Amino acid sequence: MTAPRRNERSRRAILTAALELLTETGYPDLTVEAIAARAGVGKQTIYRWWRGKGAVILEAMVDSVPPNAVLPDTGDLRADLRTVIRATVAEFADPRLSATTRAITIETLSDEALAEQVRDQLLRPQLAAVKDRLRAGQATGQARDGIDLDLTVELLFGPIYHRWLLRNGPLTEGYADELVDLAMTAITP
Amino acid sequence: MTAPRRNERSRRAILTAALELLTETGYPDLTVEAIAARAGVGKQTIYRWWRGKGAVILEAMVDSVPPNAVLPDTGDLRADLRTVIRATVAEFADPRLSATTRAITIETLSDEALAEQVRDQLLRPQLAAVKDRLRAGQATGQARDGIDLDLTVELLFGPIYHRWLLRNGPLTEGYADELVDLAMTAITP
Amino acid sequence: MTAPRRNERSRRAILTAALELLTETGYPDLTVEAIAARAGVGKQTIYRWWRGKGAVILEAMVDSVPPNAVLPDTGDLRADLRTVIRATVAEFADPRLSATTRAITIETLSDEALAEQVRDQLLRPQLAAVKDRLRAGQATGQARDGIDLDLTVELLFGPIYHRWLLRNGPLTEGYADELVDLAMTAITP
Amino acid sequence: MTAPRRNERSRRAILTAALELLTETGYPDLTVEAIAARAGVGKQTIYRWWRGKGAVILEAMVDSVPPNAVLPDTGDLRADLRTVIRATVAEFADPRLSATTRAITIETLSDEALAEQVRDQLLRPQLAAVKDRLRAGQATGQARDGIDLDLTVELLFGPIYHRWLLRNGPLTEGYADELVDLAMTAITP
DNA sequence: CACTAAGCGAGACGGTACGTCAGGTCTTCCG
DNA sequence: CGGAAGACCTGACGTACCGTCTCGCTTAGTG
Repeated sequence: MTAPRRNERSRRAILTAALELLTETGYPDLTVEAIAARAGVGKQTIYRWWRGKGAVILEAMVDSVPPNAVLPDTGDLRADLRTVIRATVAEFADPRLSATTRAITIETLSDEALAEQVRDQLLRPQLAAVKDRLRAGQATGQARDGIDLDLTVELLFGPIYHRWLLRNGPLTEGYADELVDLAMTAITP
Repeated sequence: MTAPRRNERSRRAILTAALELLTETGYPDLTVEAIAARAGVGKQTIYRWWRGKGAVILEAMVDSVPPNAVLPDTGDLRADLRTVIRATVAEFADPRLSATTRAITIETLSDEALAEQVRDQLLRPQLAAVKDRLRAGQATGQARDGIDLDLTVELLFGPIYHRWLLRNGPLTEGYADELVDLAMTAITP
Repeated sequence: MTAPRRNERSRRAILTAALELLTETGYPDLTVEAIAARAGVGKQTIYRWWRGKGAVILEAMVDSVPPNAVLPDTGDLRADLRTVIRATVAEFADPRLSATTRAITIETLSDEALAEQVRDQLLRPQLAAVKDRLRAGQATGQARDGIDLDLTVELLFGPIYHRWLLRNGPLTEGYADELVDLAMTAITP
Repeated sequence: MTAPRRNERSRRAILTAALELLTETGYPDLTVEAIAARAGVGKQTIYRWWRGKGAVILEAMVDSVPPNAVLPDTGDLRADLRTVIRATVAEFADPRLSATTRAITIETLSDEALAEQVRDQLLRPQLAAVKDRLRAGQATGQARDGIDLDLTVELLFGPIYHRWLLRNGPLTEGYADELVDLAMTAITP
């Protein structure tokens, strides 16, 4: 049982090149060939370790996300949700950051296996953190006991995805606040 | 100024072939070449009238959607929302129907022009109908006056998109009802 | 039954490019990719009409050989054979001309179908011409009646191939004359 | 000045694997990678000791040829030549044996250095043996004194190569005999 | 008889070319 | 003259091998 003798330098070069090219050319025009060329790497080295450009981008995202997965708890549920929703809205509004999200989204729409990885490695931890905060809010009486936490987080994040996906309106801080307020109305005892 | 002498028979054959192939092979493996072959049509005929496979699929969808754009109004807002949300959830849950939605979504994520068309021709009319029903609800006192209708429809449809997009849970009738109930809590006076 | 709508300009460009590259780089380093690039042609266009680089070179050779297939008949058999054998030796001695022969030889050694084409389109006509001249020689009493003409032409050309193939000695005019004399000894009545 | 600590077991395995694969797949599809895999050997071990697959095959041939290099001398020149020419024809007619010859021939056509090795280690000794026998024939008056021995051996072997190389007729025992007879006609006093 | 350098298997690596596929354009010919 | 048919150039695909380069492990020959 020997560890795979993988070249870390190449791995880093590939992930970096992929993210650079992604912002330069967009996902559909991103090619494995170009990533390999930019990274100074043989194509085979990419195909040896990843199933395609989608998997490369996913790993680049996972690599760049710190495993913090914990929400602030100031005692004020509404304020804390505002913090996280504002951050999320800002992320989707930023062309640079949302480029990678767009790329991954495209790929997951037709790659079931990749979709699972995204869900388990990126999405679930994030949502779990929010659910934890909501549970704490229930303990302090700031949220109703009966609510379905899964549904609640969807109530918070779903509208953002909807607006982003369908380009159906601006993604501003004011929008984030309004969204939190409306959601709070639904879950406050 | 002559009207374009367009062959309706070819047009129908192309749209039909496109939808068939879409469910058979999935969007990324759908090719203009295959559509042309299946439809018994030259490739040029497709490129003459559409910008690419995305535009073909969009026209096929628009073609198949009746321009009803009106929600039932039984007087019971919750019940009427339940009807439309249940229908939407069912549509996303149906592999056959959601295949075309998935295809269009993929394409819009990287084609700004197409995204606009989708938004204006498919999405907005649907949401407008819901907003109309909500406005009627405000008139009868079943919904608060102060609510942002754009945000409210996102509260209703966003979670569905979120769950569908990220494959983060089942899309059932029960889910639809629960969603409507939670949203109603947020907007009831 | 429509004639294949083949682009003659491309065909010529490919054959020319192939011959150029052959003399520049040698057959093993000759690639379809390079031929396509030099000819300003898509690779597919080559693969559409030929089975590989070997077939291209063959067509180039066939194209450049005039269909003369007739030997001079001065009445002096020995002199006429000298003419053709000298020419053959000179051809094999010329690095430029023998490069294409070398290429075809390599390919035929492992491609049965190509070998047949070479035999039928290039070799047999040439040998047939010599056999015709030998037959005429028999009529004038300069060659024995009993000889096997197939074997006789091999006696004339075989040594040249042998020496060329195995690089086992110089290919000079003197060699050609000596060879003809020895062969004449074998077939003179 | 230490002797190279070369692993004889690996060497044997490589040569054996190479010959096996050669008959299975043909020379152009023979790869160093496959030889290494079949032999249970690292690629490096092959490249350490040989310049490529051509050199491996050559060594395998040299290894399998006994260094006998002497012709029988029964006193009857024609009969002795018949023996050796029949054997040569049989060798070229045998698909198994001629496969290695074909392989080496391909390689020598583009590798000058290898061609020299083949000529010096395989061809010349064989031809020298025939020349020796011819010289003995001159002594006993069965061959003319004036003939060029180099040319004479080419007269014997050249036609076989020609017929084999160009697949221009069958290689039978009868052919061998006919060839010897015609050549004898040329060199008998 | 232990040490130590080599040869060794394995296989990752940067490359090049393969032969295929589809893109989008252009040309020919038919109805 | 629109449309079918399909050749064309282009460029990326994913694969196969090339020849080089570490890795540890095994194995002599020496000191």
